[in-house]
Amino acid sequence: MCGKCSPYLDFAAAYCAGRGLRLTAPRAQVLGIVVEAGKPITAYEALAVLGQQVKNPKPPTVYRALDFLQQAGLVHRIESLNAYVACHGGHDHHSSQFLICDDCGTVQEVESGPLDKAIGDTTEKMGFVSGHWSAEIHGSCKKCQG
Amino acid sequence: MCGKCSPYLDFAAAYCAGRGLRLTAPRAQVLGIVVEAGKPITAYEALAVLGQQVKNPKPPTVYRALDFLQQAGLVHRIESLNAYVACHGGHDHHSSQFLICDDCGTVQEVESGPLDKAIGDTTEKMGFVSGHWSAEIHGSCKKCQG
DNA sequence: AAATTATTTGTCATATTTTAACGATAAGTT
DNA sequence: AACTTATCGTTAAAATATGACAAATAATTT
Repeated sequence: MCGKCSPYLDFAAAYCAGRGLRLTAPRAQVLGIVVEAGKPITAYEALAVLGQQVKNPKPPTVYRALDFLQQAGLVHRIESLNAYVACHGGHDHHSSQFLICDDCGTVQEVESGPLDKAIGDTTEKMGFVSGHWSAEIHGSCKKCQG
Repeated sequence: MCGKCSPYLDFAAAYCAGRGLRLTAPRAQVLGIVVEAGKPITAYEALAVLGQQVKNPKPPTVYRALDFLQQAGLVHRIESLNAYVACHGGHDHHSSQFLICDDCGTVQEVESGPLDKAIGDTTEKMGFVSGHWSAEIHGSCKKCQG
């Protein structure tokens, strides 16, 4: 458990406790793994890491934990990568925007009021009731530009 | 081949010809299948339909066709559904926005200037050079609201 | 037109990702 | 404590996607 992920886990524990969610051992372990990764990590990568902590874990353990964490708003799934990242804000929200660097693999979660509003306007105009949405923006991050 | 998809295929043929792209038989067949579906269709669903037209096709045939069509800008992949839809405009563009109805399964592709601009502004501010992006908005379409 | 090169196809095999089912265990309730 | 609900560990398999390679086709060059 690194210095970066311990505070996040503390926060997550309090966050879950306050909402009647059970941050059980496997869930907390998987959350720690995702946080520590610091970039998108696939379910099987997480499974491999988990295998260093517990004996011979199986895919459903990881998938179930990730589903829970996603529902709790603690991690997001990057659909275009089949991978997961820790939620930047650590708070519940149904919408996410990601800047995905195809060079170095990092993902930055951003919040954009205008984007939020643009989507709200569009859906309203179409008579569409929006649940959750995500914008995945692929490209090259600041660091990776020559 | 239905009345809806024949004109689209004519367009696609001209579109490819004009750009030096080869809309070969399997590619055209898969495109027809996606167009005719009228809603997101998975690679294996398309494979099953293709199996009614040619003898015992294999997954790579469909995946290769879909990859080509995607690159050509004729179909889009909906990442959150592992499925493909025909491009609404039938033109090349790196960005897409989809209103995905979780009730009836239809997908509407929309173009929103403000959304486009919001994403451009955000990426620019972060020093991020954007290649392609997509916004997948899940919810309930106008028809499906009681 | 023939030779050459590059692209596309068909096929086999396999890798990767995800889920269903079910009994065992633990937590929360009455 | 008895009951109900949620979670876990495990087995198995379903669903999704790709690598490799030889044969066929199309494009290009000679």
